[in-house]
Amino acid sequence: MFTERHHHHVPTARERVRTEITAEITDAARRQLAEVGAAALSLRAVARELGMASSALYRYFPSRDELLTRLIIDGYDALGATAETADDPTAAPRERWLAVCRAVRAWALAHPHEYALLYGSPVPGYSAPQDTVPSASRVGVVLGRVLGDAARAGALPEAGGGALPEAGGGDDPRVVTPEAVAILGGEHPALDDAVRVRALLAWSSVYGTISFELFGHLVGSVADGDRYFDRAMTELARMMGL
Amino acid sequence: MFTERHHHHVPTARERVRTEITAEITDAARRQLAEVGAAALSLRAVARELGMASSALYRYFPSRDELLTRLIIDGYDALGATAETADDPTAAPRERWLAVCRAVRAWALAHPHEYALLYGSPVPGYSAPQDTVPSASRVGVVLGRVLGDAARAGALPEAGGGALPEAGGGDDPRVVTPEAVAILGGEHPALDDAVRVRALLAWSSVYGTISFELFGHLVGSVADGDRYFDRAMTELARMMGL
DNA sequence: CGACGTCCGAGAGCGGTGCTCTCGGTGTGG
DNA sequence: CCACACCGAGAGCACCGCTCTCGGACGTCG
Repeated sequence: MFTERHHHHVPTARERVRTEITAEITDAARRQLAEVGAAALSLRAVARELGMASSALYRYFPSRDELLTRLIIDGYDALGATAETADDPTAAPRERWLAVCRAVRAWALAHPHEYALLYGSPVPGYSAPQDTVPSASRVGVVLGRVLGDAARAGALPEAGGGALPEAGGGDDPRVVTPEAVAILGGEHPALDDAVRVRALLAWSSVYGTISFELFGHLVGSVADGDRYFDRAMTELARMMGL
Repeated sequence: MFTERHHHHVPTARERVRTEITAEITDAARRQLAEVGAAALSLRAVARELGMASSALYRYFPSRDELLTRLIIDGYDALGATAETADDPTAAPRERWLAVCRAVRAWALAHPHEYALLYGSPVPGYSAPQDTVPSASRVGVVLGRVLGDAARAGALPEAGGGALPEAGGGDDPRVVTPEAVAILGGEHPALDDAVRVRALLAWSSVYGTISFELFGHLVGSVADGDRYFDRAMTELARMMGL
């Protein structure tokens, strides 16, 4: 490709204008994404808005899916950043939990199309490349840290209250992979597989609640979205023992 | 439109072949939906498969969105029917809960593209018409009935265990609309607003768990999808007091 | 029976899309 | 200073949803 004679070199004028134009493209694409949604995001329309030929865009993004991938990663990072800044590690567990949940929902309501791009149905032939994983896991990490800190502090009582018999058999191997264990805060005596399953379930519940609201699946069932969300997340925290 | 001289009249040969061709179109569309997904569902490809001109399809469906609406309603009905047949009202609450959850997930795994069409990001300019609501609410009704029966039988202890202070103020108006109350089984002394919020939250959690799995958001975090789902739904039932 | 009206399929066509290729100009590094 | 890499523009391909028109087939009614 290009010669990289030292570990990092001063960007030439060519490279500078290239990254600049790339940023303009992603900005225009993000604007159009916010307006018409991901499915209707047209590469030609982006080119029109920028006043260049559609074929010129392919010098910067080899395909429309690559441009979408860029937007996806940026979206994950934006959402993850808001979740991280919303978490005050010195607050009480339930307040931390509620604050992060509210922040995630607020971001989703402010960027509905981006949220749909991140968490809605995957686009037809498109499969998320591996480099989206770090950005995608950020908000899950935040929620996992909140629950993990609470568990280490003695909250989140053991799950096996009812001593429910495992239906599939006697053995009880772990279902949470070691990678996820590392992401969720590593090993700790107070963190067993059941607690981690509960953390995954909690994140799934938050995601389900926000998506239900955003995708219109409880339009006739809930009067006040804000208050319902607070009530539901409080109830979820209470049920988890937070 | 057509003369309806009596309450229902014998279908003419024209009408018979029309409904027949309509069924062939929806069948072919469903096949293509299962193969390539909703976003890539091409009206022209459906016409090709049926050996007719693409313009002829517009005699039966005025637009692609109308065809999608037909598929959406059919999908909701299919999923709702499996959920209803999976519920055995004589079984124990937790078994009923688990059976319905497993049935919903099994249908979703068997028809991923249809599930994505129902519960994924809404298509760009498309807004679900009102006549999808009855079919769409069927599975929620089933889950609501399971929880409602349990509550009426004395399970689902009152939510206010911690006597958590309402952050927004003293008053506590209902957030669940009367329509949803009617759908979820009507009024009952054991069913207050908190229980109904919990039912909505439960359905959201089930949806979130299935969607997370189906949309690939926990590919690296869960080893065995079946066992994780059972564990998570059991944990959810236990947390709800089921 | 025949005429009429209604329905329906086919074809052409419009504007849109993603994507490819080629060509000519321009800036940059050797 | 020159060659080479880069880049923008245009034409073009195949596909898409959708519209219009036309001709044929059907059924109904005079």
